[in-house]
Amino acid sequence: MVDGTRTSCQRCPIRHNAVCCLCDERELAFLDRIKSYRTVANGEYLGRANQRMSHVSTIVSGVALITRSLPDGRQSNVGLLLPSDFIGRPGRSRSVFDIRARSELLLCCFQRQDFEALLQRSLHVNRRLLEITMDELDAARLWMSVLGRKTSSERVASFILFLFANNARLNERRVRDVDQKLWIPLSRLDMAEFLGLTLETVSRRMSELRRDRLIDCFGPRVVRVRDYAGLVQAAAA
Amino acid sequence: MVDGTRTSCQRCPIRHNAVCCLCDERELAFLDRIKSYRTVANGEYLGRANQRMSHVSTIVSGVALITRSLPDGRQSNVGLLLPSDFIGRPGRSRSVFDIRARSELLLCCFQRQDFEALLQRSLHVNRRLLEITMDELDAARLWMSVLGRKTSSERVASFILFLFANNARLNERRVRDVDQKLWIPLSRLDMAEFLGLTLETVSRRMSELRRDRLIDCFGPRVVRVRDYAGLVQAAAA
DNA sequence: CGGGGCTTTGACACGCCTCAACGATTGTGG
DNA sequence: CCACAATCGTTGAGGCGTGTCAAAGCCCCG
Repeated sequence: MVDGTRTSCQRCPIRHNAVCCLCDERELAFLDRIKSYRTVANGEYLGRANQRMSHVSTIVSGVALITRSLPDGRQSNVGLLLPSDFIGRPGRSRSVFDIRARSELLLCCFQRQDFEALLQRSLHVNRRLLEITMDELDAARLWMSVLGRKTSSERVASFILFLFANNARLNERRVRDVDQKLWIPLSRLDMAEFLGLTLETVSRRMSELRRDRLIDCFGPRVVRVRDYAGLVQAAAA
Repeated sequence: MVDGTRTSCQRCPIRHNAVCCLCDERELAFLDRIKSYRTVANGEYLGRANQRMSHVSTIVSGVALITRSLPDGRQSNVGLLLPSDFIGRPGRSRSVFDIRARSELLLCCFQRQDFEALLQRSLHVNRRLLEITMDELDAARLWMSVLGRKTSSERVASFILFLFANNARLNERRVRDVDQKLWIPLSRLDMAEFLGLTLETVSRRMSELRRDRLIDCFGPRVVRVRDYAGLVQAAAA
């Protein structure tokens, strides 16, 4: 499970966004000592609701979903995890949700206890983790308003814009750099479970956005934003 | 705006749940010096989306809502703030959401800069704030699954159980202490905006829960959980 | 006694879900 | 290289749950 590859934190591709991004050289040296890499296959669970989690980790590459299932099997995706996102709860040994890889995944892991010890010593890690968590909280609440009040068309448009903004952030590009093709990392079913819809409705609304000339499609998982302002309008953003 | 009343932190009613709950005597003494109390009238905004917030605060008593409104006026409530809940974002001067008092409110306030300085010095405050934020994040994600996948009956039942659990926590009672009457701190419209429904649907589903003998009602804002297990079932929890 | 705000209830409409069939793509084995 | 199956996506027809609109009830307070 533990991958032999050891990249120095200095050369880490997510160094400037992750939980370690405020660290100085001494702290990075320490992280280098206690970290380990791990790869996870598409579809595998990184953790399950109420299950013990011995590690916390950061996604180096790949995509994962935070999901919840109701007793009768209905599912929803309540979070999308992309490179530089943090997984785990210092101070809690159990996760509240399932976490599932949606592509091959490379993780930078710490023993939970090591990481908790680090939190006691490093204000930099502390501050950054708080920042990350508050950003996630804001994002979750924004999404609550999408699920609570938007129509199916607006939800799908909002999701595309969400991916678009994230893509821009990860690639340090400006939001309005439109000509870029956008990889949708989820199937229609996963999108539906994120949007509180059925996969059929998601598909219909994607077709609609295409007919309305707001996006171009290159296969079901690649889109280009054709009319950014129009898409913002359609998302009721 | 600033209220003269000064209660010692030692005698504060929310001392054991709030952001200060891990503090030792020295830290409390410091908090005592930099805090101030403020009362807010029902209906007033404590902050608005994109507006500067000079203070962070903790609710001592009363109820507030975190809300978002779409450009066309649709509204949703994305968070319910009760005594001991924390308001504000150290590290960010602007709120993402509107925050609105839903009853007379008593707040324990700190200048944002004072509080940020405190975070640099006190691991206790740091740790507790992280804990609070992570709990809120889990709660928000749980609620996302309610909004994404539950029917109107299930949502209303879930909301009652949510109030019930919160009530138990604040009063340090066990969850199954059922005979207690429960004060619903929101109007039907506020509930609807929390549940992603219309006020009419909320009203219908409340009547339904009463007809099904899962709750007793004493006016529109007071209920008693009559069949806890049945309610859990009805909530698809 | 009357007015205003909130809640409840009813009738109807509409958006999304359900069920079903078809299409596109990819990988596999003959 | 093609036949075939498997998986995923698209499209269509019809039903159901929740929204919309309207009216009446309740309660507080003047």
